Amino acid sequence: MSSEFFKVLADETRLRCLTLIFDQQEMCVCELSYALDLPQSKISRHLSIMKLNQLIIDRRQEQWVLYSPHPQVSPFQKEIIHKVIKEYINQQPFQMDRERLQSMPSRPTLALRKEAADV
Amino acid sequence: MSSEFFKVLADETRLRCLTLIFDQQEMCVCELSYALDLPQSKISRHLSIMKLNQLIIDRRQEQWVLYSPHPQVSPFQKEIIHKVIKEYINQQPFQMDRERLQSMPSRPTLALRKEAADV
DNA sequence: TCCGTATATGTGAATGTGCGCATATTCATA
DNA sequence: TATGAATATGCGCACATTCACATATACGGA
Repeated sequence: MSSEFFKVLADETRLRCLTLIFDQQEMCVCELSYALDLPQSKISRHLSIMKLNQLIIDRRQEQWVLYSPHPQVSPFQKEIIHKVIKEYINQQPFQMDRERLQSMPSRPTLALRKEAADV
Repeated sequence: MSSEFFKVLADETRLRCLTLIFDQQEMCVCELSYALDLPQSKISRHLSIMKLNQLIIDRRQEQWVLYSPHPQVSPFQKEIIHKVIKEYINQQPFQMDRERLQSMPSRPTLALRKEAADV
């Protein structure tokens, strides 16, 4: 049904996660939980919904599960999501999410990227 | 809250109404009810939600209430809505809605436009 | 003023959604 | 193989949403 996509966007927690994932390319659950300052189980459930709707994909690396934009998201959906990010990224609560993320000590995804680069 | 706009779009009946209203410029409730083949009370309630969220405005003319795009809808929202229409207008169920509308005998908005033109 | 058409809204039932909490699972490491 | 960190999920509750049906309201015309 044509409104399914908008149902996924119709939740603030999902919008905040989606914005960070598309902005940062890849995020693990604990980073999202830290950045949004919300319980892990809540983040995990919302990620699961976006994964079911094929907006994001996940991959496991060591003890983390990393979420990133789904490579086959439709052009229509991609355009909408990019518009959303452009519109919201400098507004609350999204700006605060990014600031908390910046201040997170030893971010797993950054460490993993460094590991990969060092090989 | 930033997800409110998408909550409004997260319903197929509202998407179908919105698409016709933005495509046709102005639609009365009975035309939408005819085009979507849905009960009048259902249409009326969904229009009320979109009116509350300032996506559309209404005006009464004789016994009809005419709905049209809200003139002050934000550029962000307008862009999203136009993308939606462009994406969905030739798909089901939107295409069928337009066909039923074309076949509706004595459409009130067309008669009212003709009246206005004849003055 | 009565009637028919168009529209809005009260109401209760059914369904859907989001949540916290506890627990299960997976992985790396000691 | 025991432990701890990261993640997913079962469960029950509270609340929101959608719907059909009935009824109220507004308007034009006889």
